[in-house]
Amino acid sequence: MTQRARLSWEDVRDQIKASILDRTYSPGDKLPRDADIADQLGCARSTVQRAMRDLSDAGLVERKRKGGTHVRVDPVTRATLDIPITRREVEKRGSVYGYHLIDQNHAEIPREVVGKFEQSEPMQVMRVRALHLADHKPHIYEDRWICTDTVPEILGIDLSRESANEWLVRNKPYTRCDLRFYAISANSETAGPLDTEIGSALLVIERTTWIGTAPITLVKAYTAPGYELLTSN
Amino acid sequence: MTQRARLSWEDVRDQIKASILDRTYSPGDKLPRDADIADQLGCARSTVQRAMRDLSDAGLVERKRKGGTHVRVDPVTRATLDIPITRREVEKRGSVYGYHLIDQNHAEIPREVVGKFEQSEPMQVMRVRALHLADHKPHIYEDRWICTDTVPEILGIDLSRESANEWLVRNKPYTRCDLRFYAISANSETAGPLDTEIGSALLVIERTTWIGTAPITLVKAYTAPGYELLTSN
DNA sequence: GTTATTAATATGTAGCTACATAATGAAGTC
DNA sequence: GACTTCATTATGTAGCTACATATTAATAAC
Repeated sequence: MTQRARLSWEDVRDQIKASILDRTYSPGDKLPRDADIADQLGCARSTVQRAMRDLSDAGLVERKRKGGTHVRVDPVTRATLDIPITRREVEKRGSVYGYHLIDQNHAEIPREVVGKFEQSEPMQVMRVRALHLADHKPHIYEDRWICTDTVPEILGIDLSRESANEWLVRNKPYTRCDLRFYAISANSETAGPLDTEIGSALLVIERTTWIGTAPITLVKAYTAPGYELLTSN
Repeated sequence: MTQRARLSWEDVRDQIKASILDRTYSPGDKLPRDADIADQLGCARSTVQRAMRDLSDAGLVERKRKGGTHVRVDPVTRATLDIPITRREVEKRGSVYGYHLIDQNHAEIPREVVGKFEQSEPMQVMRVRALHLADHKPHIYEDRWICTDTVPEILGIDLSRESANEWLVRNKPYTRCDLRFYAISANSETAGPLDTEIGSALLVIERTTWIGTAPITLVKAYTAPGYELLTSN
């Protein structure tokens, strides 16, 4: 039986992908129209479209109306990161999770935080510092600013029992999230809670979230030495 | 005119998303069947499916055949990172790109690299160390292992003119890519090229790529102090 | 009661049609 | 030549049907 069963969009995607990988189509080249590929492979255009959308999402090709489909000239490495709540991340690794509130107060909002919230005027915030533990050892030290104008409910929550991380993610879904990653040397503030020496290199995960344009929170998560962030694949 | 124009799948997605955000459906709740949502909104099931797939991709809901659609209990922060080739990244920031090959040799492959390549037997590799510059200042120091069994062509390339980064990405598309991010303190090897002091905190981007199961390359990209990795949103 | 079989059900996919939309290029106008 | 207008074209989307597939639930068999 040379006649194959009907093609799935994944089959089509893989065939197109293969023809890019084997240089049938090189970076910059134009691929045939969806309809022609469909004819050639003997499937519907909608199937080719589905395949092409996947390749386009993955950053392998670029599509433009009327312009057609081109193999991307400068392929990017596109990676998806899943950042779960810290408790779950620790538990998934098979470790025992622990949490400890360090302090909580209504400090003046620093200009830097106003800027990261993308606001022009200072607003009411609560600052919360806490430590997440894995197997009773420091795992992440978080320094968090919560906008109490946007999330007044947080004022009634006992953050020594439930982490702000967890409460927010369960009770205040965000519409926008900015992430940035960088490295800093542990200073007198961060070295203590993380039980490391001043000067150790720490990976910082900084996250800002909003509902619409209203800022919810900014967290700087200082991870303990040795922490690694992996892609989800 | 109360009768809206026909709904797009994005409209449908936004309506469902809104009803999750406003707690009409809370984490863990089951959403109506696609067909019922379609009836209610007055659109086709395929439109609801398209919307749902998007929400599912974004990590907001979970879908199972027969089981239906549920709002995710533990929402994850899902972020997409685009890592372009270094030259392009530098140029996009409006800086002048520079490249400098430090050395290139056929060193013995360390056990660690064999492991990261997910191989059991050692293989032939070439080690390439190079420096990427932004505005004539050190930007990224890369320490790279290239599997010459998989990519013998690299042996004929003059890597003092074109970076391995660039040549590989243009000539050897990969089928799989692993990324990891972590922080280390600059040591005697890394501090020099990056023109910083020993002990500075450096963000390291480590990338391993394969074609099928054949390893292509492992790079450790040591970024200069102050480097930040941002999500693409 | 436990297990195997079967039916029911919600999502997933393929194929088709029709039309919308964006971008290009050609033709016409000044 | 520079500009506008308009037709052309390839992808994008909505709607429909039919069937595939996974999973649960119900039923029958032991």
